[in-house]
Amino acid sequence: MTNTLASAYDPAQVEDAWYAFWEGQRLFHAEPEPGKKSFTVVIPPPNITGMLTMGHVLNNTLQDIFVRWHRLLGDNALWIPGTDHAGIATQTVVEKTLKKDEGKSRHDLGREAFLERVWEWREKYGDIIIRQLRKLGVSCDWDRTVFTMDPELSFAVREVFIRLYKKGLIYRGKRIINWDPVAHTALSDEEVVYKEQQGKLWHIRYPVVIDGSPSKTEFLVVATTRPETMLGDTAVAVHPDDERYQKYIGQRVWLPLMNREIPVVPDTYVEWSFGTGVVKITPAHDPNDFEVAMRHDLERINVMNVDASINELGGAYAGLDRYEARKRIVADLEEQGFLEKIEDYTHSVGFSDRTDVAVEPYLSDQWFVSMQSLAEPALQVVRDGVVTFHPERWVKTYEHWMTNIRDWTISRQLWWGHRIPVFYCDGCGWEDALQEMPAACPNCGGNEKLRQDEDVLDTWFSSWLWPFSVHSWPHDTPDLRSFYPTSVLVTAPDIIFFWVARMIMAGLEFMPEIPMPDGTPRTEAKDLVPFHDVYFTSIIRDEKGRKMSKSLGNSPNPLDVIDEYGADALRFTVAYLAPLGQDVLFSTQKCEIGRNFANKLWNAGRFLLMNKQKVEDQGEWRFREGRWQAAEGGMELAITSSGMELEDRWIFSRLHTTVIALHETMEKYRVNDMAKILYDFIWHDFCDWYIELIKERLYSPDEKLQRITLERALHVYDAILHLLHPIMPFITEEIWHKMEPGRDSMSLMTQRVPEADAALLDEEAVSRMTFLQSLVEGVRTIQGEMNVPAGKSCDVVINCHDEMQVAAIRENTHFLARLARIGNIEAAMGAARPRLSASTVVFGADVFVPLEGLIDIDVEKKRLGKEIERITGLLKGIDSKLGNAKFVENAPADVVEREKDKQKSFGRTLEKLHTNLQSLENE
RNA sequence: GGGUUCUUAGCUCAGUUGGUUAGAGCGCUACCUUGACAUGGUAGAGGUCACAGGUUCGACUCCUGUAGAACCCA
Repeated sequence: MTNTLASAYDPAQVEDAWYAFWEGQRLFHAEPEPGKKSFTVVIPPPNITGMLTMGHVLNNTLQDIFVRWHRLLGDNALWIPGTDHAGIATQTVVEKTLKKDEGKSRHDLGREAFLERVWEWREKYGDIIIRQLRKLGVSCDWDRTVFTMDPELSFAVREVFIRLYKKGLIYRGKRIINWDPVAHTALSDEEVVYKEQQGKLWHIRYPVVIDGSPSKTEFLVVATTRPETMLGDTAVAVHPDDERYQKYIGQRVWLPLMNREIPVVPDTYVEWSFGTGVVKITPAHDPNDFEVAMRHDLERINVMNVDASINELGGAYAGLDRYEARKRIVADLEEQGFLEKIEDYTHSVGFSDRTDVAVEPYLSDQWFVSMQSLAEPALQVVRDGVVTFHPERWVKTYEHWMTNIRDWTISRQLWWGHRIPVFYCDGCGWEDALQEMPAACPNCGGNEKLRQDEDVLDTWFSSWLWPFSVHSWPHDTPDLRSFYPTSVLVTAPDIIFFWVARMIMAGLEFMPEIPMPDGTPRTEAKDLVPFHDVYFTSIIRDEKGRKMSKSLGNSPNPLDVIDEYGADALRFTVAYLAPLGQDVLFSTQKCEIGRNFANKLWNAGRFLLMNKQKVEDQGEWRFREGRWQAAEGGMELAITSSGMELEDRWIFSRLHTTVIALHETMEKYRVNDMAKILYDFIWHDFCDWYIELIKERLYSPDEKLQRITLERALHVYDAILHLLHPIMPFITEEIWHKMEPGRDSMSLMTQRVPEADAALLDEEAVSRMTFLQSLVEGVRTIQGEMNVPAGKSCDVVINCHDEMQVAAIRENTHFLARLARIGNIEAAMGAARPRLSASTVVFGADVFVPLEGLIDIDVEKKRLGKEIERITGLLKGIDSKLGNAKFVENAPADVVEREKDKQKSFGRTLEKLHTNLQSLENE
């Protein structure tokens, strides 16, 4: 049996199989386990219309890293997946399909039939993104997959509505809302995106009414970006302190085109420096004007239909689209002499996030949630640190929004979504919020004139309940008791208001009734909030720094990237590139970082495996469960600290330093640090140095030595696989299975991550190794600079600075020779410089490389000169620091001490460099 | 207009409470197919840490201002 790996790692051959293995074994599944620490995450539910984007890749890779890390720690790790019904987006998609395939509108089908179509669509396409996520390797508990419109979650939505309604926190009112004239629905403030637009500022003359008729000569001039709204003007306003217009306050002006008189009112809302200082007031079509109208008790005239065309109150313009009406109105004003001038004007206009049409401020009946009382405790828990934001700066944004909070418009004029559970009896005027339509009116007993509210709820009205609705709240279930609150929420900062803030409010409001796992009441804020940490992800941009968007076509399809580089490579690259809170400039090509790293890891494993195979082929020894076992049993070797070579002590020390650092980074959610620490340890310490260092022993004829050496190397490598598994689950699982037979039914993902062992930290070994590494690098540099041919080795003479150096060199000549192509090494205190040597100084030791015939004296002089210059510069800085009495007095003692040590050491180095240069010049 | 950030090597970025000889990856130059890996190895070049002040014994790090960029809110 030969157990070898291909010379290059091919993710395409293994990833899908491992995912099927994990899923088939239900390794992602978790149940409540009393007494065990649980680590829970709920997925930010992707839209059922969604396709996997780079944003999802980042978000879900991070969640998976956290979840897998905690699973390896032995926690009861649970990640709950699900999808969001996405009201407008889904309805729009299905309407378009209906139009295209059958030429019908939703109204042609009627509400019920249309909803059936949406459900059909969702059955067919709604899980695409859930399937795509699997390609990324995420370890969600798919048995628990939920959907915001599932019966239990819908029940929770209605329950919450009813409770808030009965509490008086939900109310209906006429307000200016953001109206989407294409989707025919209200939008929340958060669904409106503002864009800079090149527009015009039209200056329109409103004649002052003098003695009951419009003046031909005296006008108030208003400046507006939306002349068509003048049809609904019911006043003009000026600033009460604006002297220019004092005398007009209380008078009336004549509204052109509409032949109507309207008052001039004083209001501080008017900015006198802007435009003409006179503002037209259109209460039904502008939120600020609406406020002004409330203050002055003005009439509100709605001149638009739901599609933003002008209605019958718009006089001659009735039936025209808003932009057509604008053209006609401007032309008519011009013709009648009411247009004073037109200026170019850039301003920002709100667009619907869903349909991308300009939003129309529109007066209509909507349902609202009163936010003030919900917001206050939710602000407090963040201020108190019960919920911690990473990075912390988002707290400020959160505070700003929460302290200026406005009521939440929750009704949407759609069919797809949770229908508002308010019922009316048109017979007697009864109205109430209930789970279901009653059989008869509870008030008058009639059943003929009962009806349900036509509107549905904002999709976020289900999302804000997500952390507990996934566990069947309001039902008191073991899952809900155990898995609430979740540990960390990973999300994009742009939904901090939509979602994060509201989930915190919902947790505090609705969770106190659910007991703790042990049955005691849930009272403390930390048990009520939906999560303890919020990790705000970076935004993924393209290499030019632009946001990824469909219209720009600059968003790579993650599935293509996975095909080309492998999911592990993508995951590693994203983790490596994503510092907490900074945007990531991504391009597909950057996945080479992850791919190359995966290949490096693979080949290190390949090397160890080949050597293990060689030992096993030699005879009776078998490597099982991390040890060598003789075929007859009994004999085995074990790693012991005694008899460890320097490089073994060093790599174990480095390993445990790394383990400690990794635990720290994970506690602080510093994922890119985690990736970098692993990358450096694996590539540089383990591959570049350790593997090279042990080759000497592996190739020795001493079989026992081979086994001891391999056992240690395999031990470190095994630790590496565990530590890297959360970021690169596929390749680590693949290699882990290849490393030893008998693991067929086991999985790396359910093993334990190595514990940090401070006893293995070995400062002495590390400092010896550092010295020897510098020595090797110094010799290599000389060889490179002097163009020593690659196949040729050099002798080296080292004038050591102390006995430790002498010993370190003498005990390790074997690997020095190998790593730096050294022939003969002479190391002693006071060793003399051979003629025609190139030299360098390493930790106070002179390193001489005799290069008779090879040395270019000029090059070497220049090299030494440059080094002398560099050290002189450094020394000068230190001298002036230490010469400064204030520094010596004020700086901490250890800092001063360090500077003194450096002064000494640089001084010695400089002296040696000068001597060596001098000798060279005399030759 | 208000708020939050960013500006460190040619490019993309680390640099966590002020004290390191300021780092990495890619790219570049030279050499190397040596029995894990050319998706590799070895070495090298490349930075007045945007600019101007200030605080401090000491500033890439803290403060103020200037310039440029981004995002959020109005």
